[in-house]
Amino acid sequence: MTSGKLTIKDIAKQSGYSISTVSRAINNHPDINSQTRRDIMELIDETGFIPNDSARFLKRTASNSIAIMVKGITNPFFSGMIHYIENYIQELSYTTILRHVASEEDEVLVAMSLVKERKLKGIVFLGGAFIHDMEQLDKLGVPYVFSTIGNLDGRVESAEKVANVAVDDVDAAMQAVDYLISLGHKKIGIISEGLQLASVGQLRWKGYLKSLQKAGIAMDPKLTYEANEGIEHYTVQNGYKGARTLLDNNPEMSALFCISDVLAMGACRALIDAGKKIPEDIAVVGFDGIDMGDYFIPRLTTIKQPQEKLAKATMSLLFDMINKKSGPQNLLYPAQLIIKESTELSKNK
Amino acid sequence: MTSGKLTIKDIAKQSGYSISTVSRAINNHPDINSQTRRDIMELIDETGFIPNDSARFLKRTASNSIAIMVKGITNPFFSGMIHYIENYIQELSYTTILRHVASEEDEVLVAMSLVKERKLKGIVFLGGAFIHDMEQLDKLGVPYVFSTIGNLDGRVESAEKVANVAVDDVDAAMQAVDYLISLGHKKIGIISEGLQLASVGQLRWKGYLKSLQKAGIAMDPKLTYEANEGIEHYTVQNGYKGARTLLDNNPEMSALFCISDVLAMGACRALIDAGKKIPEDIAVVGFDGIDMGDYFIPRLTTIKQPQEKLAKATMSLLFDMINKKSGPQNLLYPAQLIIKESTELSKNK
DNA sequence: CTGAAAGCGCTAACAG
DNA sequence: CTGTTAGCGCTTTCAG
Repeated sequence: MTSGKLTIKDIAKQSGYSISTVSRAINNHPDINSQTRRDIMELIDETGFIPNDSARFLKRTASNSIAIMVKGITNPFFSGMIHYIENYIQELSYTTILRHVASEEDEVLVAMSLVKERKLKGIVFLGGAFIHDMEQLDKLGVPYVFSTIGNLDGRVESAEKVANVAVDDVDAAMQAVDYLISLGHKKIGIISEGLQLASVGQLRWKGYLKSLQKAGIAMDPKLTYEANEGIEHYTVQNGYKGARTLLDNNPEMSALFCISDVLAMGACRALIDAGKKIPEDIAVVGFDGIDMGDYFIPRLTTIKQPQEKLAKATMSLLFDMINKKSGPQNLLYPAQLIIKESTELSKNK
Repeated sequence: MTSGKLTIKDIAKQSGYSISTVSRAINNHPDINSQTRRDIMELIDETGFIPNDSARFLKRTASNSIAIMVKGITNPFFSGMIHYIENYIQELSYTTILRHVASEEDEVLVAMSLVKERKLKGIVFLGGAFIHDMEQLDKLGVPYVFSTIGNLDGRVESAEKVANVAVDDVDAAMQAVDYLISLGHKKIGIISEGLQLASVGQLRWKGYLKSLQKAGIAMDPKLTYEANEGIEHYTVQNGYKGARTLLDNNPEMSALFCISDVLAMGACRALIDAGKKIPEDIAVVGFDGIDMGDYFIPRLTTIKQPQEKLAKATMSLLFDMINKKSGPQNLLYPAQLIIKESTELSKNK
């Protein structure tokens, strides 16, 4: 009934026990009389006392916490990943700390702070920068895994030193474009992002290129749209703008590969607005395999990332590193082409 | 270059200054020689020292932090709200703490813990339970505002004691259904959630009822679908299932009101799959006015919640309460019907 | 099984 | 402008 200024001292005084006994009760310590514990817990419930976490963590030397650092919590693809990752953390009776990293924050710095403050056991990075300062990373002091932010090769001085789990983006994009080519398309546009920097966008664009080359189709720069504005590239708005621009510059474009499903949905809207029929006039392929894509009209053909497998691999690797059973590894998984209505009329109607 | 175990003491020792001077440098205190500060900061940069937040917050007696407690971070409607709210917090040079509340957590308890730990100035609750224990709430000890989780009337013992900002859900739903009726519809289905508990679902369902009554249309229980499974009610999956069920039980249904845009999208997919044309065979109205709705095919007619206005009102009220310029208030804003393709063929094509 | 006492790392008076 | 000192609220030895 008293207000929120209670400390463990007050509970000690009111209960007649010492501070340490109260602490034992709170923390479920074994060496305490069960009646004593019950009495104390009852008083705590009555008074509404809540221990101050700052004090607890300041004193503690270790915890069982894993932090998930998410940059771009809006991205529906991450929602799924978080869900699976949280499950695995819980299964191993660790605690999850989900930390949303604002776009202007540096996820590694935030992680460092959390390591100190919460005595983390490990870290998962979801989204965020593709290139990191190895020196910075070394300072983290606990195992960490980059998850689903692309292959590390060529974007880290020593990829084998950094743990990474992702889909093989180049290969996955190739699958998508190979498929479009197999349907007879030659004028294939792409909506990507940040090509000038190392990013999944760049990797998927590389796949697009390789696929064209393999088929002997010359790459036409006019068929590439790069979403650059704003920090949130993966928006329907950008997809819309991209498709409209590509269409304006390439009236003969017959297929479009978007590096995310959200972009693809925006793109579809633009194509329809321009009077095009999907897939008769233009075929569209997305990337990620988010739930919404399968409810979109038309249902989206996409490259599905195996979320559950990726989440599981991320956590196994992290826990192996925590338990010194493994060093950092760069694990790549295949993605799967899912053919739906946005590329073939007959499919799934 | 040293690992992450540095404390302020190490920096003091290495720099030759005392702990308090280092603290002054870190915290941008005015009474410190600027050269001293520069020297210390340089050393801090070099060594990669990061102060332990637990210790800082433990010691501090106040902060300028506002916490946003979000239950259901997946909900795209909240993303927008968070964005606006963060802006206002920053404008007033307060700090935002965005806390994701897991579905099994109690947001008020989490908030209490945060109040103690971070010495919060105020709290915004986004999503989460519709009914709260007043005693619990009283213990928070700092001003708080419930935002966009519905009108408080009848679901709190004393609504005038609790700060609340929302759209007038009953009225808003009436607008939607009035409009459908004005189009000539009589068999109007509704996809809602949690009717048995106080919730926005219940409020919007009430609006649906009132609108039918006003028009002299008898309510048919078969036309109500209640999404209950799972904790996340606002999913495309639930929308799909709802529409399919309603359609099976009401072949003559000609309009459908969904209490969120996400539900509406799922519903549209089910209707199309059942061979229906939107809006020719069935008109669909959503609720919220999220970005995606305007990119959906067909563009969604919806009840748009004025996010920016709601966010601004939430923050003004909170800051007024913090500055003792106001007591808690229950503020309701009107929502706006936006007519698009999912109800009228000619609109916005 | 319980209590006393020593800090965790930092900030904030209080002196100089 | 700088250093000394006293805790913030809690956990955890170490005794009893």
